[in-house]
Amino acid sequence: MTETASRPTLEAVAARAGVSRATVSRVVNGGEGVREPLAERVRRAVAELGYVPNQAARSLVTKRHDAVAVVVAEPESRVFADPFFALQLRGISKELTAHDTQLVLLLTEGREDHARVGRYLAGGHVDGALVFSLHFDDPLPGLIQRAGMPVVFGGRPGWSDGTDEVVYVDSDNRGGARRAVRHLVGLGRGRVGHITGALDQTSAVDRLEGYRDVLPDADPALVAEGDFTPAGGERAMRELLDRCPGLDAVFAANDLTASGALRVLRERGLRVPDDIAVVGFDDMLPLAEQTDPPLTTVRQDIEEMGRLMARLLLDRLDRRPADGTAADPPSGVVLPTTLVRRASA
Amino acid sequence: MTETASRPTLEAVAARAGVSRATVSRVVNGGEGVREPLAERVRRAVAELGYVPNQAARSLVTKRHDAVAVVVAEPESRVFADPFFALQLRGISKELTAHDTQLVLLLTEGREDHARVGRYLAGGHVDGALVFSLHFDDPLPGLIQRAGMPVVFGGRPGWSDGTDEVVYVDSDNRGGARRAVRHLVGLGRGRVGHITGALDQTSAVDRLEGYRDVLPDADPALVAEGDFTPAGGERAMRELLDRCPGLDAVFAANDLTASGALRVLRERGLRVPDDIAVVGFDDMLPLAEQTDPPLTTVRQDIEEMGRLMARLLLDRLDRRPADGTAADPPSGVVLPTTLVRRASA
DNA sequence: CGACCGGTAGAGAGCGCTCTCATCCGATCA
DNA sequence: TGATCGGATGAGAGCGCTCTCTACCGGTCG
Repeated sequence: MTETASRPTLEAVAARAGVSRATVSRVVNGGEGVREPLAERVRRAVAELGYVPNQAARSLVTKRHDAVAVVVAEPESRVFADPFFALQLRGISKELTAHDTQLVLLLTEGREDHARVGRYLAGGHVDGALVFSLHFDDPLPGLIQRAGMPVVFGGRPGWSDGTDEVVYVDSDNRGGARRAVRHLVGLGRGRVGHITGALDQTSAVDRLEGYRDVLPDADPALVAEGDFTPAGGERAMRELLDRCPGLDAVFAANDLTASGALRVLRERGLRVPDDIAVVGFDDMLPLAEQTDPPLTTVRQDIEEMGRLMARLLLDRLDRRPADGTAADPPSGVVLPTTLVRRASA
Repeated sequence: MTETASRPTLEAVAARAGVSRATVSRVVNGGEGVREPLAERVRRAVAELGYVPNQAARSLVTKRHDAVAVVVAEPESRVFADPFFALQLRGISKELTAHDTQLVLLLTEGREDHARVGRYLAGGHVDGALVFSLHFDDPLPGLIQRAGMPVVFGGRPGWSDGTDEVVYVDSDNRGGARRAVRHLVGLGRGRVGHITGALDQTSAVDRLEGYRDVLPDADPALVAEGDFTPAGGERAMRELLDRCPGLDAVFAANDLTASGALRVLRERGLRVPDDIAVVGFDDMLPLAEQTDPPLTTVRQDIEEMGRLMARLLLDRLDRRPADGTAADPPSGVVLPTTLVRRASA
């Protein structure tokens, strides 16, 4: 048995500094109410011993964990091949780091993982959760919400729970879609089609509504259902082309979809934007710049969405034990979108 | 003060089942050595109370955390816009989940974060670490390695530490590069150029060496330095075009680089592959399929790399307290690559 | 000059769990 | 039938920390 020099404890530091555990604890946690010479002695002992507090012991008594879970339901692997999520994660990470909070990532691969996630959250590892709810029928968000732990959702959840207040961050999908379609109309396009995203996600539904806001009387045949993938975009583009002669513009629910659509247009010998103008959504780079022609698209500040989610959650965590006087933090935050003009429209 | 029904403890379950804490603990942890009728009674009590063990308390005594850290140094934001990392993360997550181990993500934004990461790892939150070491001069990997915690690296680390054994998972960058260049040569191309990646990363160096393996006598002017980005690819492609008349093929260090190169070629009116053939690396989708023309590239199984990293780490964790008899797990694992033929070469 | 006070330090009780050890019980053997 | 044995159960001691509560100290005021 090699004598593993196990990590020094508070006790050890106290002994070395010649003070009590309580005093060391005070110094380590901010040093309120300890006179300077003593505090200094403690600090030196901490440094000499390389003392680092044991989180497990600390959590056991404080019931805080300084960690939040990020839960990503990923029924389709698509989500992950998608820089969208990565960017959001980055925003989250930055904000959490700035508040000394750790990020525990929970990826779920299907229904069988729900129990595991539920158990984990109930197990008291984290103080709150950031949840990406992707589909209407996903029971996970509801489960978590009901676990009674502070939660912030990424994207407006598909269900409306009258009782609980749902906190979420979303981007202005509907407004962005309106902007895209108006841009096409402004270009003089008379028959503007729309390829939707997967309609079991609020983002897809909202974008479709934005389209309808601008073109309430559009021929229903101008709308084809996609699924946010390039393959779905191809399929829908073919449909549209076959059933809508005279089509001169397409608003695709995201850039991936648009890239599929572009491929079909090229294949059919149609020129973009001369014959048909195309607008995407997301401004997913490098894809949006690299398509042929480069894609005009609706940009959302994805990283900022992540940052905001984290900030909202941290707010909730701090306010939980506090007085209930201050104004409640907003329950939903919607970030603006902007149109990025490139060559495709 | 609302009477917050706090989570039930072992004690509560024991009382309900009419047994001792020890017995409940035994049942909860696998149920060895508890007779069936009693065990059943305990299980029912657990279910009725909705008992979930408190991890902090458990870790405090077991010194295990059933969690590992994934440390990603991200000096440039590039890493994250890159599906490469996301896929690896997915592989890691799958493997860890299968072994009831949590994933704590530590993203570092620069040198100032190193201390934080060090403190976190030292703080006893996790049992091991998975580290992505990207640059030769990054001190982080060394720091972590020295922290005495089991570590597995993603990608071969740039430093060779004679004393410590370094465990890593990498893909066969050199072999893949050879395959790519041989393919171009086999196509009858006589002047094959190479756009490198960022040469402070082993993957870039290895790919360059693979190129040189096949073309040891190539004109040095045929090699231009890139940085794994589309912009770098454009710049390098221009250089190559300007100084190497007769160039008829290019092997780019990754698909992003290749996409930049393609753009320049199109701009100059050169046809791909007729005038110049292009091969990339990574098979990053959807990009590689979406370029014009679709990219011939070297595929690596990124998700599998992640899975393997996790597996290797879990192996180490189990074997740490064990006898030293069994064969040591491999210190480096290199995964094979394959060539994916599309239209660009 | 003594009672009082604000603030600093220490003592000690737990947080919820695991794990060792002692205890107990029924079964087995001579 | 009684000593012995082995496996099932319970008792209790911590793991390392925080936090309350008490003790104490010097200084101030009446």
